[in-house]
Amino acid sequence: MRNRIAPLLESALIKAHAAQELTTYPLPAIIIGHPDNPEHGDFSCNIAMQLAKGERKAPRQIAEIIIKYLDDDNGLIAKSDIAGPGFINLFVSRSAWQETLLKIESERDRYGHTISGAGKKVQVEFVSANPTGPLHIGHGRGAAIGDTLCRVLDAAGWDVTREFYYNDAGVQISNLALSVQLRCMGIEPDDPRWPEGGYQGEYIKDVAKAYLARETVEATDQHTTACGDPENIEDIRHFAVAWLRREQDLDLEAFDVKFDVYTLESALYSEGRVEAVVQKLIANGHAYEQDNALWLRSTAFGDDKDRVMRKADGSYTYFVPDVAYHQDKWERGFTRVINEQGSDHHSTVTRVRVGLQALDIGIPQGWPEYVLHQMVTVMRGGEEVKISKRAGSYVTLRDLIDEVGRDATRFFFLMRKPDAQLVFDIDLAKQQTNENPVYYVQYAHARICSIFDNAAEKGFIAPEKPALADLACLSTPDDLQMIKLLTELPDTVDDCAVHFEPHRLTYYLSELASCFHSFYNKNRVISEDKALTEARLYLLKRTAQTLKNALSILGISAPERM
RNA sequence: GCGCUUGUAGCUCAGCUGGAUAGAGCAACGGACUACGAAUCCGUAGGUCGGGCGUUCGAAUCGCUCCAGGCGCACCA
Repeated sequence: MRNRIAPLLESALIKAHAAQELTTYPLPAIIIGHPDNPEHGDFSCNIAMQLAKGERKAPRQIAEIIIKYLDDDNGLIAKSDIAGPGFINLFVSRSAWQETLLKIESERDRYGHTISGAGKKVQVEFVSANPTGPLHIGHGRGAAIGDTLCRVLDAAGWDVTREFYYNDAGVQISNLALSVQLRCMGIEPDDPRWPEGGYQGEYIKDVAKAYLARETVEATDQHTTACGDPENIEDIRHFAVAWLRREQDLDLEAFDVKFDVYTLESALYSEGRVEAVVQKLIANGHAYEQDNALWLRSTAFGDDKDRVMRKADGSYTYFVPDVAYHQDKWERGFTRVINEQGSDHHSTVTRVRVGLQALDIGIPQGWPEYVLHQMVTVMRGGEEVKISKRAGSYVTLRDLIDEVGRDATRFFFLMRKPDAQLVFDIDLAKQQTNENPVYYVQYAHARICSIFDNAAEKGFIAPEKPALADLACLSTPDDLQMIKLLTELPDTVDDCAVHFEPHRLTYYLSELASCFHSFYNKNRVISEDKALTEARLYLLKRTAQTLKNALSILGISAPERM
């Protein structure tokens, strides 16, 4: 609805300008707000106040001019007021509201989807956990936010590619292989021979056991059969990576998160991309040798210090393949790339961008974009669960899904905006009570479904494609409030996509569920009045559809019974 | 010390990118099921939007500054 109101005001401004009653040029963008107070109308606009200074006229006077040129051919506007210092308040007609229900019916599962993205390509990289252990709760938040962001962007009309990048080489993986090898030999973390950076988790023992048993592992991008020789560190490395890759696959599958593309760091090396980046940076004159290392003069691009590219031992720092990887993304034609990461990695943002600038291949300065989520703390039994990755003790994503369920886990991760810290209260998430917002929302859906069952027994069904006149009885403030809220889903989806903030949808859902529960307690749906009963069943059908669609964008189910 | 981020009701958090009287949930108190699911609803109470200064018609929102929490600041990723 917001998108239908704005053009009306826009054309009024243009007409007023053409008639020389307004002189400001260029005209500022129209911002439509929805007032908190219903007396202030369905929508309000502050344009008159913004123009006041340039026009040298009182805002209320300007508002009058704009309203004079307001052409409402479709009968959208029932009333327009000038209020307060100069707000233009617009009241949408009842029939225009009622008509929106027909739109929801015709769009069905697509309702809430928009065309804002115009089918343009966007790539979202998220999770990107290294295969050195199971996914923990922090990865879970990244998975929930990243995946939902993809669903939101898809709903907003973008062509989304989901990508997972992982490091299957390098120091961390060597530590992994070594840890498994030691476990194969029966050496435990408390043994003096256990190395500093070794992975101590119990899962390493499982990997070792599987390796010695010569198991076969099938995972995304990884297929291998162990030779079982504890001396063969190369084979152990392959096997361990594949084994943990499979663990992560299973976790993600349980979380209903899928990826289109997996990129391996090792491939960037084997395809010569890493070397090519170094050569290009040298050729561009941005590199220098010092202390047996090769440095990038990143300070020339706004970094606070220069960065090592090639270490004294001849290997590259992680940041070089990162740049090579993003160059690859760029060359694949993604003019829009979003990286979802934990905020503990935020120092990479500058470095990757700086490296790409130094390549001088026409990549814009703010590319790629980043969504950084803050840390998660876990509460259980009223106490914080301490996490020690080093000792291998932490809450895994799998634990959470098993314990509180996929729907609740996703919803809890999505309730907060990414850049706020999140407290995950496991006891609360498990509760099947009114304190738990997931159940509150899902219950609204289930409750509506049960009304339909009840209505069917009494011989009532929601009409298909009713005439607008049949909906005219949906005219109480409660009916209209429901309808108005239903119309906000597409705007909310767009807002989520623009701001990278999926949490707006969780709040929308809570509000919609609340509106319905309240409506239900106050109004009879099934009554003697056949016309009203059918109209309300029709309204609830659209409400259930809207709840279901919004939940679906969050990757959460809409149960018909609970 | 530098960078990013957060600070709103007793607690957990919204506040739609500057608008009209700052909102929810939980906790507290008081109410509503012999008709559609009480996993629900209605009401009461609860605030110096961390402090200060500034920008303007107008600030929780923007700027500066101070205070406090979190995360970074490697020839780890």
